[in-house]
Amino acid sequence: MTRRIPQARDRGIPDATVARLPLYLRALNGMAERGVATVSSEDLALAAGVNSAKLRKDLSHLGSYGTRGVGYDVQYLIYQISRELGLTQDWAVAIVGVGNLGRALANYGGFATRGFRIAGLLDADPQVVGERIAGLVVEHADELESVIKKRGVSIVVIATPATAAQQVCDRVIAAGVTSILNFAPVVLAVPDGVDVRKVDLSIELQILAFHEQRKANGGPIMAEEWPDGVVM
Amino acid sequence: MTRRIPQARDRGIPDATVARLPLYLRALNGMAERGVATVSSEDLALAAGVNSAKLRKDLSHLGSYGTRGVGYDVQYLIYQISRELGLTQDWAVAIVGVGNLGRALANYGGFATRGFRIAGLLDADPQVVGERIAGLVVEHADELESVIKKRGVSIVVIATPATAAQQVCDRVIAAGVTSILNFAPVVLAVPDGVDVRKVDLSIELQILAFHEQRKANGGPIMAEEWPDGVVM
DNA sequence: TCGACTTTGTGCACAGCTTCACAAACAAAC
DNA sequence: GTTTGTTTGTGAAGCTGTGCACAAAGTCGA
Ligand SMILES: NC(=O)c1ccc[n+]([C@@H]2O[C@H](COP(=O)([O-])OP(=O)(O)OC[C@H]3O[C@@H](n4cnc5c(N)ncnc54)[C@H](O)[C@@H]3O)[C@@H](O)[C@H]2O)c1
Ligand SMILES: NC(=O)c1ccc[n+]([C@@H]2O[C@H](COP(=O)([O-])OP(=O)(O)OC[C@H]3O[C@@H](n4cnc5c(N)ncnc54)[C@H](O)[C@@H]3O)[C@@H](O)[C@H]2O)c1
Repeated sequence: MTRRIPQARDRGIPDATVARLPLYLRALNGMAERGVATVSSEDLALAAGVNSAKLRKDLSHLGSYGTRGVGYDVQYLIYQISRELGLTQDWAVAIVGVGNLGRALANYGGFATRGFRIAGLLDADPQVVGERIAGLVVEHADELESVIKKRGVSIVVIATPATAAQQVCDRVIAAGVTSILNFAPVVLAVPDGVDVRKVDLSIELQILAFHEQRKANGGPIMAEEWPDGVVM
Repeated sequence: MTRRIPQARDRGIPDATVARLPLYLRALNGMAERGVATVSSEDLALAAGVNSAKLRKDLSHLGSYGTRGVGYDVQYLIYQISRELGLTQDWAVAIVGVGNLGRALANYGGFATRGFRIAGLLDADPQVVGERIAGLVVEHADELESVIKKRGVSIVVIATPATAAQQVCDRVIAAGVTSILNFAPVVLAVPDGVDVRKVDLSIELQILAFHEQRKANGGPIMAEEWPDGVVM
């Protein structure tokens, strides 16, 4: 029942590699803008913040696109990575929950530039519905299924309160969506074949706090027991 | 030079475990609110969306806090995980860059509840400086060092445009900060001992697009070459 | 006190990822 | 054509994380 998604093993690209390809792509685009024609694995790795051997192995999963003694052709590699990631086509994205976060996402220009087109904004609050944000009119959450089907939405961003997230999730999956980006602090239950990626800012801060504490104390304090006054 | 941060290996908690502790904590808090007194690894694992053996192994790194035949005391475990993560103390957080995203973060109530207190909002735009957001007045980015020192800021959130991120990063590190949460789409260069966690929405979408494409085509299309008209 | 039952904590095998190190491949110069 | 120099692609080793499976440790009822 709680089977994990082995995904991406289809014809072989490791998940860890897939997660880094966008990083390489970004570095390559920066180089292309600066007119760089070819780049060595060493330089590209530096720009992407990874080990050069890892970079080469990652790229080798896509094919043999480098030239020994020279490096990689920047434009060609951009094309190959884009194709592998599916960025040569446009993706219609819907944002459900147009509050603080949903608004920020809708107003953000950085998505369209990578082939992610915001095709719908949905909210349950009548006060928000009808509002115009970034050239789109917010629609009522009741229209969810119809918006998804009508506009060919294949990726849904959930930015509702945690309490509504699972319900929204169930509905978009029923409507045929299999890719979800979740900002609500809940573990979404989804059937096999559906990909959920979560962005959880509280968790990130808590991980930072852990390391920060470790840095402050030279190791964990030896107060393993309950503090005074706390009963078990 | 590009040495990785082995961090957290100090007295042994694996990084993967640290990343999951906040998840357990969240599930436990939900249970505590519903009045649950004890919980088995099986049930907690289900709530957190992980394997129960993994959960037990994770918790075993903190100590032997369970009772065989019974499970874990919810309150006690909440306390132990909180302590391990450093959440028994308050952390002062500053947000640099009060645009779309910075505003959403400042207005978000979910941080304060976990001991992360927003202690400063900073922006370089004179139009934004002076604005009051979530009870705080936005200060000028020039005040960065002074705000950090005066208010004991130990975690900085960077929500500036990508072009300003590295510069802001350098300044906060010079001011003594060693924990950074970065939203700008750049790989920040930092010295050893500084922890950077990044949240990159474009990358998340690109990973989803990759899997979505794989699901659409039953495997990758066999057009490995350049499309017509593209020259190398 | 004892035995039946439950659940933890962990040894172990394995799967995946990272890194090193180097042969093979190619370019360029002569 | 040969040599010199550079950089890729990858075998192999090591490391980290996962999950099974089970003994040990505890509860609880009789
Ligand atoms: N704002 C942040 O910086 C931040 C940070 C971390 C996590 N989050 C999480 O992201 C989510 C959104 O945060 P926010 O600050 O934008 O919250 P918000 O309350 O400002 O916005 C939520 C929006 O969702 C709408 N909504 C509620 N139920 C809905 C439904 N069933 N269908 C469609 N829309 C619905 C509400 O009307 C509201 O407009 C929350 O789960 C929050 O925990 C936000
Ligand atoms: N908004 C989103 O949903 C979103 C999504 C993904 C990534 N991002 C990234 O997050 C960052 C912020 O995004 P945004 O939409 O809020 O951008 P924004 O342009 O709305 O806000 C950026 C703010 O930073 C301020 N700023 C610029 N230089 C500064 C400096 N040196 N010191 C302090 N403040 C400075 C600007 O005045 C502005 O107010 C960007 O890097 C963006 O790429 C945003």
